[in-house]
Amino acid sequence: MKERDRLADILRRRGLRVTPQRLAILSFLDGNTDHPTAEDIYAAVKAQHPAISLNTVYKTLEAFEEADLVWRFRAGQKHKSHYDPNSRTHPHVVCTRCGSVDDLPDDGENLQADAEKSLPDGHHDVLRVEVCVVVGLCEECDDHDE
Amino acid sequence: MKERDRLADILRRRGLRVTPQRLAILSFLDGNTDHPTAEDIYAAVKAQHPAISLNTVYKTLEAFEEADLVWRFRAGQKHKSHYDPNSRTHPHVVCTRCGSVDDLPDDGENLQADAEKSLPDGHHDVLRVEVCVVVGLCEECDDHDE
DNA sequence: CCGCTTTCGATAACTATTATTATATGCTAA
DNA sequence: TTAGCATATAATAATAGTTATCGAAAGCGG
Repeated sequence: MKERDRLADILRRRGLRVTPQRLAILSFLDGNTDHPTAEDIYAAVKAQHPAISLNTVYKTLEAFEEADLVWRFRAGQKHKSHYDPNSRTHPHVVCTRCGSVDDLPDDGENLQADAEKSLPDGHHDVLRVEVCVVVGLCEECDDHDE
Repeated sequence: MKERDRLADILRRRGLRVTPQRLAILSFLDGNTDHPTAEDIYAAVKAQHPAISLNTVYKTLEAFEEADLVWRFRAGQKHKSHYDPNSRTHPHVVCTRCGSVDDLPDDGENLQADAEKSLPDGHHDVLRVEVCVVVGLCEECDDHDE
């Protein structure tokens, strides 16, 4: 029961209610480096919670994102969102054909210069290095803030 | 007629047929730094081609992307794709609320370290720097290649 | 345990994109 | 220049991923 308490604490500390569904989703994401999609998460959690709905997964991920428990990004497969529980800034490798997403180990300086060298085995032929700097709010959005 | 010929040449050089629709779309994209969506492009081109369909815009952009005339990325607004005719590797600033996309001038080394410093006026509060390295194919996709 | 609030799940709606197909048009070779 | 072929176009329908609605169920503070 210790693991459950640990996860429940994480939720509570972020002001989120503790429910079996949220625990299951958080448990699946915790330490996960596979960049799963909502569908992936749904499939995995369904094993323990056959009645869970995809909607709930989306709602939960939305809550997790707002609470900064996961990072959501859209650079990968088709138009699916990928969810990454690793909050450390780090680069991703995306296959331009299948959209698979992998982590790059490099997290420091000279990212672009190092990109080609640090590509994991099986990735090659860099077409382009796309760098997306994501900030909280642009000026316009900040103005409209309360 | 000179400008038209210039654009037509660009198309032909990439093995693309020259049509009024393609010329209009290319003309709109040429030198454009606004990262327009398919919808944006559709709206702009409709001025000269009221009969053009959104479908044609998508098909044309798909052809342009394959011919490497534009770069398509999905990191911005909701799940819309943005199209960028600038083929030079360069970073983008994305507002996490409205999804607006701006170019960062920096294109060299130390991108991540420089990101905060090089943020254009009106952007602030860096939540996270997301770096996406896009390669041609991962090993699996390359194996299935002919 | 009570009551208030939030979350859940079923269902439907929505948005961005892609597929289908008949017609129209660009392009090539005679 | 034109015939014929391949490709592009536009109308329409379909799809994928996600978000909205709402009644029922469950968490949480007292």
